[in-house]
Amino acid sequence: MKKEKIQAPKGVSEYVPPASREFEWVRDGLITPARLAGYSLMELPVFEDTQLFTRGVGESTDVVSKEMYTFEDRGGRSITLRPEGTAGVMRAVIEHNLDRGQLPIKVWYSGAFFRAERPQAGRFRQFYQVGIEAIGIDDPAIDAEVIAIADQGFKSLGLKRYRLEITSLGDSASRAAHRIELDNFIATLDLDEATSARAKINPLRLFDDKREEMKKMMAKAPLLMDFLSQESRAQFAEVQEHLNRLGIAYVLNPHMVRGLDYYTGTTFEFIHEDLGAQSGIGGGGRYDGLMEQLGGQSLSGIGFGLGVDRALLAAQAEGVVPKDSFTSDLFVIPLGEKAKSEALLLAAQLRNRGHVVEIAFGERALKGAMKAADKSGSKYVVVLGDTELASGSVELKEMSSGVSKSVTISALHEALSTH
RNA sequence: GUGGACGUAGCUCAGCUGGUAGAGCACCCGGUUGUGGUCCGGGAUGUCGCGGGUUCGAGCCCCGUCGUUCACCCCA
Repeated sequence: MKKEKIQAPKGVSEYVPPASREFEWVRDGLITPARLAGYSLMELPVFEDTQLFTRGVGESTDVVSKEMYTFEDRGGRSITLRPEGTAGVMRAVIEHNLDRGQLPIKVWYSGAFFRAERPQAGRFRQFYQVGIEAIGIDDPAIDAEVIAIADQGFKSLGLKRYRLEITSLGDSASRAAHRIELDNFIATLDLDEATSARAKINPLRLFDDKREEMKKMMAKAPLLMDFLSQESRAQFAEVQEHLNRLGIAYVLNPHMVRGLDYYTGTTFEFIHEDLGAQSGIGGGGRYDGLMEQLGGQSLSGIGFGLGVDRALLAAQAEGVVPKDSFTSDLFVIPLGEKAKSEALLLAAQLRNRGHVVEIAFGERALKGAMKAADKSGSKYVVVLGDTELASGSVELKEMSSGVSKSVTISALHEALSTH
């Protein structure tokens, strides 16, 4: 009887060779700018106490109300697979008392996140993000740096067809004043049931409606931008000045709506043009009350999350993914058991000196092994047979030209290095 | 969660108005003794996503299910 094939759960993104090289390239490229800016790794659990997200992200958000993977563990605790990264970082900062040390706390993370959504292109139930958080200093210059780091991540991949949108959500007083006006305005509109339900949860959502008639209706709605306090306004202006100076292109989007409740002040999104409906490749912003909300000190923070899966799709759409990003330096083909043992030793020695060395395993014919060497992208091949073992010198074959020359085994390292 | 489309060898796909499956690429072997990328010859592979139904007979029709995909909601 044939066993049923077990499949991956619905909607997960997974990467296997050779395509996984592309994923690796994107993920590393996105996070490198943060490391260059002195951010340190924070490796956190993928599951947390459910309350962390209900309290931190906000119960009214879609993410919390209908997209969380929540279950009970054996001890009866309510556990949730993390739907985003910031709340977990806050929890860890508080738990490890990092907020009592040097500020700002600057950390980066990379890993899997989970949302129980209906999957589609660019949207998965398990997906990958890299992100950073800068906590404890409220300075427009940090806002600009955080945005610049994200932008640099995308730029380093060679992406061009994306735009950065920014806005300011102001302080809580600004938002409260605006909310009253906006609610009043919305009350004058004739909305269908679903839409007015959305408006009750978060009236800002209506700004994001894709229907033309809604856009028309909302055109005259009061903008949060116009309700910003003097201070918020000044800070946001400063952020923009910094971005201008850095030569980072952006567009102001006073209609921007983010899905997480904790954002305040400077808020931004990166949108790619070739991705269809799921066009956001990254986003973030300032979150002034979050830390306190989670039981920590009253420290402000700012951060971003970048979608690795989507950035990869964007890179593929733009055709900027490098080919053959991985090649070996040397492919050793042993002939016979004695040679195999010798090949293991030789490979180990060369690897110790930093060379990427592969070995042909199994009992395939030399011809087959050569084919394998060819496909590995190895620059050189060495055949290790009785002749070589006896003489102590090998034929070092350059694959691109087909030319080979004789070198002693001990001189292999040097020969590889000089090429 | 709502609506539409799709699901055939590892990959990309073909399969006429229903008569029990094919191509290209990839893969494996060989083209004389230990040398790849080209060329030539040969070869394996699918219970046509899964389950049920209609039919003398289904990859082609119907239903369900799983998965994928596109849009909505929302978001990375």
